[in-house]
Amino acid sequence: MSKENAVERIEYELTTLIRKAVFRDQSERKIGILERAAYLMMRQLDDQGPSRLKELAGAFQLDISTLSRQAAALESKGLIQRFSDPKDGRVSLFDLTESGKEKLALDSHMRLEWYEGLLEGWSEEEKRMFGKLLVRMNGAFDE
Amino acid sequence: MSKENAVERIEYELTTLIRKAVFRDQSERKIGILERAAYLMMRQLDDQGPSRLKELAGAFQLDISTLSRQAAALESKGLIQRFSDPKDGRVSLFDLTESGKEKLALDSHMRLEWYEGLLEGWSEEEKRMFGKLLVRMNGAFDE
DNA sequence: GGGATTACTTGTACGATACAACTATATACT
DNA sequence: AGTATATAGTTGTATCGTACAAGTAATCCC
Repeated sequence: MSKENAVERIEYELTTLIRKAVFRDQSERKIGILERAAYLMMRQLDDQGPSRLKELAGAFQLDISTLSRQAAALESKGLIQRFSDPKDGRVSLFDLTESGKEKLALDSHMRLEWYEGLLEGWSEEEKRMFGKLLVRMNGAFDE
Repeated sequence: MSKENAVERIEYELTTLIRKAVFRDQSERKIGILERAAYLMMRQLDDQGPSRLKELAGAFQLDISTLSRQAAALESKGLIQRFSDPKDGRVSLFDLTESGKEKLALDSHMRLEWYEGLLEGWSEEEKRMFGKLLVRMNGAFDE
């Protein structure tokens, strides 16, 4: 790990971390039962309330066709439900079902526990700082 | 972002960051010319020198079949080369070609620049700290 | 020398994604 | 009102990254 330069190290470590995290998410060791994409979409619905596909696509910067398929998959599993916008017949609004809420809560809980384990031994200050820096990093990503 | 708990925030932000980074890597806005998987594999070869597939698979915790295909793809593009291990006829060793080295250097450079931009305005201390915490996070991931 | 092991390759499948073509609805302009 | 245009979403098709399982070739071990 001969990264002298801080930015070089960040690039290296973040690339590596992403690699590992993505792998983890799709391996048999994945956390919880929801696919990563499903978890993210449901989390978004939980945060934002009923949303149309376009909003979700915007939030994730994904193509709307991708969200359309993901939503259809979650709908068929009974995790989210669709209803039409009375004001605009083109629009489908989506919302978590009760079952979806339960599964999301369960999954969030499992993920959180997993992270707790991962961060065991970190001081509160370190965790706080890491969170803060990640927020900042995410902000930078959007520009 | 009403994450009171530091771990909760880290989970949230890291999930989000990974989402964005993966997207970025495969969008037309991706950094450099190499696919993410190609970049990682070539970076590994650059760091470790000639390696067999099994080593690479181990390093990334990926199935060897995945690496086999990736290696074949990079080989056909002339970015890496294959030679057999004189000591063991089953083994294929891989190494960067000159062209591969050039492309990797170019890509590393572009990625680094992109990260420099992303982290513009961060203090040296913040960058150093972020790097340090990422290293620690990566270490935790492996256990 | 023959069975077990190892290293890799190949067939097949799936998740996540994009782009392009399409359908249905809505809006805007004359 | 009527037509043209724009918008929301769906569906066809393609690609990347990945896994698992079956196959091949080389090696190892008794």
